[in-house]
Amino acid sequence: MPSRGAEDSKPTARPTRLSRDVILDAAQTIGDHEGAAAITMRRVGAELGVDPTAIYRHFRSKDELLVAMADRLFAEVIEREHTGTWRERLSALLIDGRAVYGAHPSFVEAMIDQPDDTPHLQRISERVFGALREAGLSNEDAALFYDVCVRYVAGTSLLEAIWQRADVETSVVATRRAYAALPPDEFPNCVAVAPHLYRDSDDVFKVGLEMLLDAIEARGARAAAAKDEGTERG
Amino acid sequence: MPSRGAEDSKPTARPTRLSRDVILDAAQTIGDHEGAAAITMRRVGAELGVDPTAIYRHFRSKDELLVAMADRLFAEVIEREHTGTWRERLSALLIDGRAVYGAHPSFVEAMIDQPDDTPHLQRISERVFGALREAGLSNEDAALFYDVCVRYVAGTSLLEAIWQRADVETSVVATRRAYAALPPDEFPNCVAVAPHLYRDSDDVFKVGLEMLLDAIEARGARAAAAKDEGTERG
DNA sequence: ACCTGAACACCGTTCAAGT
DNA sequence: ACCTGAACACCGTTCAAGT
Repeated sequence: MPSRGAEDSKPTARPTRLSRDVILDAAQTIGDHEGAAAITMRRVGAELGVDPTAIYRHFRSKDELLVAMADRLFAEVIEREHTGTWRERLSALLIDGRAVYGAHPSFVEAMIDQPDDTPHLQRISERVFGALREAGLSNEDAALFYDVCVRYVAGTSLLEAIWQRADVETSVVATRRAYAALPPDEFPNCVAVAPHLYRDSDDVFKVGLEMLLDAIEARGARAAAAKDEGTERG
Repeated sequence: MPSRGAEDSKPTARPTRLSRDVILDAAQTIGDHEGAAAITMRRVGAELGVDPTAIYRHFRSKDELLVAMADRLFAEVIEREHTGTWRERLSALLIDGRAVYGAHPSFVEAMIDQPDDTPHLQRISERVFGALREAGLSNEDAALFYDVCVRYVAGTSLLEAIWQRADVETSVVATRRAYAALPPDEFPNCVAVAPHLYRDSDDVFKVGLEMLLDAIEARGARAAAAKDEGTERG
């Protein structure tokens, strides 16, 4: 049944005219619903009722398509307001960053492959740098801790995206059980800790996040103290 | 020229008899020399002078092959001695872990896909748990901070493996320049911080590592203090 | 017992040809 | 100007057949 009736009422009506945005929409629905592996040029073409190779008229390659996808997703972080103290703002930015990665795990790798100079990432970076400098960090330290923040959020998200591909639920239980069943003379620590393993991902993320924020706060306080001392002496 | 002379002296002499280890050796050389994308069943077969499908006699799938590869690489961490205070041991374990990931970036993803109950990973975990408990953490906290450590090392390594695929050198310089060239009224913080961006990866890793170790030490000290207080009261 | 070879159902991408 | 269709050079994997 090649005809779908009502939708074909106008003669030779294309369902949608092809464009970068239309293609990105299609790729996003496929990725979010069927996972990263399902995003193929052929599948995107099928989704749009179009020959797969027609996409090459709008994107030079699949890679370019994914890069464009990634930047579009970063826009979601920018849209949120980030107000309050530097610590509140930075915390919210990192949590929101992880949330965007987490909401679109199929595209995490593409987002990380991104060079950092894409438009929306620049605006995110600007806010992060602002918070770090307000915390009292020197420009050099701000750059350093920016790197630490990026690694923390992106690294965690990448891991979680990969783990999500495997069925986490069953493997967590299995591992916990396996560790509990190890020979206690050779693996005393594994046996002791086994029942507490693999708590909720959000909890673990927040522990690491607070650790990071504390370290930044301490570094800022130290810098302020050093400056005071310098002033007193001078 | 299909004959290679001396090596073919015996009639119908196979270069090597196929086995799991021989196949893993081949996969490792290919991965380490030509990158993750080069590891295909066809390429591994060619490396061994064998039909690609012969590998399926020893591994059920490519995935099973990669999982076996990963466990073999984790053995490298176990082989190193880890002595000294808990802090020295934990630090060395995490640094060595990152080093193994870093030495074989083609297999990082396979290593992370691993369930944690593979033989060599269990022995690594045992050592990590031991250090954390010696630091004074409760079993519950030991499990929590074990998770944080895993995320930090694995996440960082995964990121670095991906970044390595792109040519880092040029993109770092490009990004630094791009940030410096942004309109200063809209991106004051980016412009200020630009020259300090993207310092050496090892430095950033160590800053995060010390942060993590400090947090564990503080948590251990707090737990000890709480226990003392309890003893005094009781 | 172990390996081969043809085959299947996929990929990304190119390019001449259609409308 | 934009899309199609055939084609190319790849994948992982299966299975009957060879030795």
